[in-house]
Amino acid sequence: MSSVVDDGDLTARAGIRNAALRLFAERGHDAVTVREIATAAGVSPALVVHHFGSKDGLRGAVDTHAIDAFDRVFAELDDHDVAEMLTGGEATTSVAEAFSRMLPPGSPLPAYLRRLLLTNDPAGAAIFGRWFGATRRLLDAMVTLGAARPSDDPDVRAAFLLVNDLAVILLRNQIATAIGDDPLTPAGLDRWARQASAIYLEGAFAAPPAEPPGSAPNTSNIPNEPPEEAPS
Amino acid sequence: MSSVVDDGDLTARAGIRNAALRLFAERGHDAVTVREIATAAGVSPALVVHHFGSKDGLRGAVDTHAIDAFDRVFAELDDHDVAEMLTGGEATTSVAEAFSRMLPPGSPLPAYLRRLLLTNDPAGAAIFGRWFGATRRLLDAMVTLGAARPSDDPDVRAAFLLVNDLAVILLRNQIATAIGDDPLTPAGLDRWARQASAIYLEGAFAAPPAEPPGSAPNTSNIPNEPPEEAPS
DNA sequence: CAATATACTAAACGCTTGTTCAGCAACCTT
DNA sequence: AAGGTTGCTGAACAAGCGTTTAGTATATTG
Repeated sequence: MSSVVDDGDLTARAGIRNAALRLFAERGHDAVTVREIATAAGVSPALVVHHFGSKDGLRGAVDTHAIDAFDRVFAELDDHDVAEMLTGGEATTSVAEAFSRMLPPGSPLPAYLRRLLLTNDPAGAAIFGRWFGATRRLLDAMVTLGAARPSDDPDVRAAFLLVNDLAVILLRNQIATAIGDDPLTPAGLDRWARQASAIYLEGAFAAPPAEPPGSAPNTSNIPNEPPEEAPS
Repeated sequence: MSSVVDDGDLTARAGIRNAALRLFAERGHDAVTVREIATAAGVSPALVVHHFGSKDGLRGAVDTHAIDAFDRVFAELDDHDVAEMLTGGEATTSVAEAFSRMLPPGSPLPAYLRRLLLTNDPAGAAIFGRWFGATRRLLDAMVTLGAARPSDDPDVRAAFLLVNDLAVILLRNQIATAIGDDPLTPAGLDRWARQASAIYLEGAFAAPPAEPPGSAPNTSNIPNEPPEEAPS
């Protein structure tokens, strides 16, 4: 329903910024030229620098615009998470879910977040730090409410959960081809959340002593590597 | 002990390739110039193209070189995992652990893998596909042996676990500043593996009905967002 | 209505880029 | 020792880059 992007803004300036956001997200800052951005926005290259001073200025404007949207997503996620937690619902609400809930399907923002986190620039570091703090606080609250097990290293556990969440966005394309569903669409997200919930609630691996000997029916093909060619 | 890189190779060609690998990993393919690579390798720019045909040819050579090393790491990891599983040890062996075990501390290979996976190029897609298949087969074997719980969506679960593992490499820097330890050093890796094992064995969240009502003491500051300024 | 500011463009400038070219040593051949 | 391949370089080239400049319409102001 509610979207974090308001594209009622149809000035040329906003058009340039949106075109740059999309191109930067798809191909990276360095691989995109000012002329390409101008063409995509339907203006002249000179207008780009007239509005933003330089290509780097445009990059900065796109950064703040995107980060603003990300923070709105995460704030909404935080509220949503706390609410679900208090009502005793599924506690596993993910960043990916918030993204697919609040962003239109073809939004370039997930890919831009990927660029932001990949390049070691301060904007990505700042947003990660803020999200880490929020995750840490949420987990603390869940522990005191009995909704999460206590941990002897809560910083690492918070980082672990946040990072697993972000990985869905970072590796979206690879995941999509591997499982046959885009994990940022409702269908893929549902499958993903099911497995995540199962693991976060009960774990994935069995404790070693609990193995029942003798009752191991073979399902199908077992582990041997297929013969990949291995050049020296 | 055993390293996957053999730098007994000190030809100028190998020197160029190593310098390019390091620079590409740190700053991305587009942001690095041929002249920079040549200077870093102590040769002239013309020698770079003499040996590799073009900058793109150099990129291809670096790609195959890196992918070769990655496959050796993953093959070793696979053996290691199966062995530990069969002896009943800790089943949670990670890609990150294999990296820190087999690569020298300052190796550019983790960062290069990050570029490969996040730039949508076919090399990254291929390596992810191969690793996904291996993870999937390993989990199947673990299930038949009783070392892992069965799953109703094994593809998604395998992708989930692989992706969580890769996230450590993708977000290494952000994790390091968040938890105060580089997760690819033995110290950070140990902390990380502890929390991962705990979650993968028992889960992180408590089942909802187990909540004891009335016993919820407040520890400190609870989840409200810090007052960030939000420009429209 | 004159004057000034704003939105915008075509053309060009200087610089950096990847790449080419001609030539120089050092090594094999035979 | 002559001839040729190999490893390597300095200098230059064309193309593409971000940016500047000069100028034109279209608003906005006094």
